[in-house]
Amino acid sequence: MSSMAIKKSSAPAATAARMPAAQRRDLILAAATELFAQRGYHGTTTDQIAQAAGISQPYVVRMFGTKEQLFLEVLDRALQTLFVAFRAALPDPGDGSKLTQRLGTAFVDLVGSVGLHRTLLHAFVSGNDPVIGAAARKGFVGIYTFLRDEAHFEPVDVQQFLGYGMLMSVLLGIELPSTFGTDADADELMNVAFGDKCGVVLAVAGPDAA
Amino acid sequence: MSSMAIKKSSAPAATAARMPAAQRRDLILAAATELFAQRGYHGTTTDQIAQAAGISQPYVVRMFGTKEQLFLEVLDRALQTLFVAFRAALPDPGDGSKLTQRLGTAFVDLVGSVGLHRTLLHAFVSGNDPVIGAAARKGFVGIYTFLRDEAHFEPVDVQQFLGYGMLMSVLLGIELPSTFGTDADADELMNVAFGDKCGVVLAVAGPDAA
DNA sequence: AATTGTTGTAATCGGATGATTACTAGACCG
DNA sequence: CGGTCTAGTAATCATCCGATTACAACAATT
Repeated sequence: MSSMAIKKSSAPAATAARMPAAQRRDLILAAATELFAQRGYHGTTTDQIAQAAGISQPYVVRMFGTKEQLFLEVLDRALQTLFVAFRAALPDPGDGSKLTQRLGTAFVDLVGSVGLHRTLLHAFVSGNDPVIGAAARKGFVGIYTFLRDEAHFEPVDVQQFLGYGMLMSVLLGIELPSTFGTDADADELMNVAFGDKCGVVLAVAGPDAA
Repeated sequence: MSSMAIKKSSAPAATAARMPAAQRRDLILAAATELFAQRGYHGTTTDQIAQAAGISQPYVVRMFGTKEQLFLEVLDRALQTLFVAFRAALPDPGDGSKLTQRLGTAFVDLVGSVGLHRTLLHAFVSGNDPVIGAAARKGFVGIYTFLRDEAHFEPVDVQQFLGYGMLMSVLLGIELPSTFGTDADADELMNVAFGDKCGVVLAVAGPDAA
């Protein structure tokens, strides 16, 4: 009996539960997106990503070849998600909404895709890197051509829209929402920048967002 | 004779030219600003900074204690430079210029302070770091309170101004100017974002800026 | 049941990196 | 001159990190 006290089920799982590679891949990409968003490319280790995905570090490297390739794939997915959300906001629903408004709302609502804005921003400050920088430039120019060719924005609207988007991303990157309630000036800035969308942001990135 | 072939004068200077500590400090800070701007905090090594400043790596560390302290000082100087430039643009020179225009021009012209925009941006994506993040938040909120209390901006102007500033910084961070002339869409985006200030930016960050 | 491919880990390697220690050489000063 | 302070380096340490290798367990197929 006492010899049976420890069963197989209580043995520490030295190995992770088996899972189709494609599914595991998604898990890793999700974990990597969140970590890259918080700490950037150089500040994130493949081991942190592995632990967040519940597997060992060598598996992460083998699945993506290199850390750089992993980041490129994370960046690519973030851009794809962005364009899907933007294109979904293009058609006029018939209410009196303006397209600029709809696209702006779509961008803010992407806070639901955890780490998207900040990961993009980290790519956007990596222009110096020959590989990541090139991908980032291509991505940003792609956003511009979308606004010009599909949303038919005027130059002034483009400037304003991109400016608003970058401001939002920076405020997320600086983690201003997480300090909400501790500094009146900071709270005011949040309101000035996000306006009535403040609630959405605070729900995801606020102090209570575990 | 052959033993005299190598004279003292041809010996490689193993040691750097002596210089007052304060002056060397400025050299290091300048080099660090440029490197942090290009590669970010985690992507820059103290050895790279040392080489750029013409001294050895341990000297950098000893002068500032830690790499983190060095970055904080770089950030502090960048913010100081920014506020000096902003305050200089406050008084109305009597021409018909608007304050928002003058501050915007002042911000763009800071491309002359090499690495300022990008270093700030790198700090602004480091919100996750307990020390650097806190300093970055404080700096950004400081910019906001300046616009509110000293420039007397309306909330709408604040949003627009900060948005424009972040867009500019991101375009510098992505190193879009350096590719000018290779992609018509990218060039167009440059024009949309920077307008008549394009020339100033290209002069400093363009393809020919060694 | 034997074979084969897939999912996963343990161990380890080699290089990079921030920091520490101990030392040297030049300037300043009485 | 001799002593002391300052500006600087060489050498090295401990750690981290991405990548590689070799192997184990499980599943599927025949």
